[in-house]
Amino acid sequence: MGKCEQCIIKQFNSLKSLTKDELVRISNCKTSYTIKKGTVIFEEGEAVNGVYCVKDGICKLSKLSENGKDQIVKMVVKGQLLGQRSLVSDENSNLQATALNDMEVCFIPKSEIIADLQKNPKFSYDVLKDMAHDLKEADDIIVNMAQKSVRQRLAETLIHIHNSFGVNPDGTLSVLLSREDFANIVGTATESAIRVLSQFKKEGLISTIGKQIKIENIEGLKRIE
Amino acid sequence: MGKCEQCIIKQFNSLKSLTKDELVRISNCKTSYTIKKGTVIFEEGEAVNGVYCVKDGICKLSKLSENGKDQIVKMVVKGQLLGQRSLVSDENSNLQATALNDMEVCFIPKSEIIADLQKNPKFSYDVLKDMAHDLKEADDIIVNMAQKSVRQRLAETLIHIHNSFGVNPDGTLSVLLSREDFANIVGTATESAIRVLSQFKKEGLISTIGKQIKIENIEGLKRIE
DNA sequence: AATAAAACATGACAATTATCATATTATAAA
DNA sequence: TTTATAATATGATAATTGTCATGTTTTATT
Repeated sequence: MGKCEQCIIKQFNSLKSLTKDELVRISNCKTSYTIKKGTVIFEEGEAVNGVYCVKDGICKLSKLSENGKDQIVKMVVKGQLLGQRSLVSDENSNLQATALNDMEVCFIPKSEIIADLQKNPKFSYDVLKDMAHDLKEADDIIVNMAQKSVRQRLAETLIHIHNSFGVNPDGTLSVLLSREDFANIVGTATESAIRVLSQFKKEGLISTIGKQIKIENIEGLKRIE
Repeated sequence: MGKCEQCIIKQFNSLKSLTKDELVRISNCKTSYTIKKGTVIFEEGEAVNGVYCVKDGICKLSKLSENGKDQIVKMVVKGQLLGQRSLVSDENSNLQATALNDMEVCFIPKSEIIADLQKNPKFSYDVLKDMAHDLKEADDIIVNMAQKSVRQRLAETLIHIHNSFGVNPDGTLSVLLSREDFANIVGTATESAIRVLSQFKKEGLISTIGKQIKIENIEGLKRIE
């Protein structure tokens, strides 16, 4: 099994602020494993007793609303930490995490890392900054949800996925989502999401290869209102 | 001017985790003042060079969307800290803060408190917990915005204000908001908010005395779908 | 008290979005 | 490969919400 001290993934998240000694200790108690696409990593209301360092793959964080729909609140990709919030507050998770493709993760038990959070100010300051960033993003999403049309939200979602998670060699979005997933990010009915994507296609803003989506005119998408 | 060490307000926020010495130092550089209702405390995009400890009153945190509407993202009341997020990240504020009634605040310069954040792990852990809580709340708001009707959101807003900020002796909500403010919390047109409030009144769920609102049937409001 | 300016209220209509029905594909399983 | 199942697609229609117009009430100002 790999060692945290030598793992390059940690450069991308708060773990980089841990000392060599702390990393060695964490490395000894971590469990490294693979998560199959579609697997629920933790459920809403469940106690998450540690953090996952995502070495590869991507997952969605969602919350079930009363009408039975799953609202996707955030996506966590390679390099990021999953379960940070539950680490800090002693509460159970308010979100469900589900793998969107096959993932490789390292699980670090809460007990090991909580001490570092309380002793290593550089580490906790780093986690704090991360959380502040998440909070800012959440504010932006609230405003988008409240004030923008489904068409605008879907266009922005496509741009966000394009810019943040990248594209395959053929130009299609590297994160493969179902139409239902898109609907659950945007907060609309699946049919509505499908309809809007069809419109985008007709307008030449995107093209599709099966369920793969390729952005053809990003400026056009940005101009939607 | 009062001293932080003796101020009871700090019991309600992260400042309680500072040591006596730290509090004395902060007390010496804080400025205590009154903010008139309607005053913009800081604007979107502005650098907030400190935190405000709210001794009395209430303010709204909002963000202007492209269509010209102000989306209220959070309310900060007596006892809470305002500007926490900007304290942590070095970025400018993504939100505007506006006093909803006359406020009494203490302003603590960023330079004084940032050192404590990096040296006093108990304090930074406390701020971290606070931020984690805000993040959880933001997630809930996202889901509500995305999945619930204006009617439901407005009912929940009334209940939230009732439960979190309390009522006057006559039973009316202690936080007095304009219909426009309600619309900006719920994320709808002012006319729609007014219309729904009128419906609630007709249905006997609320009553109004001028612009004051009194919840008459909280269970009924909860049952709305 | 008179006047002006907000804020509140409601109707009429348009635009957006959800829901239901029903095809048509893809994808997985036998 | 065939069959079953899930995902995608689209039409028709209903429900929700936004916009504009206009009137009333409240609040502030002279």
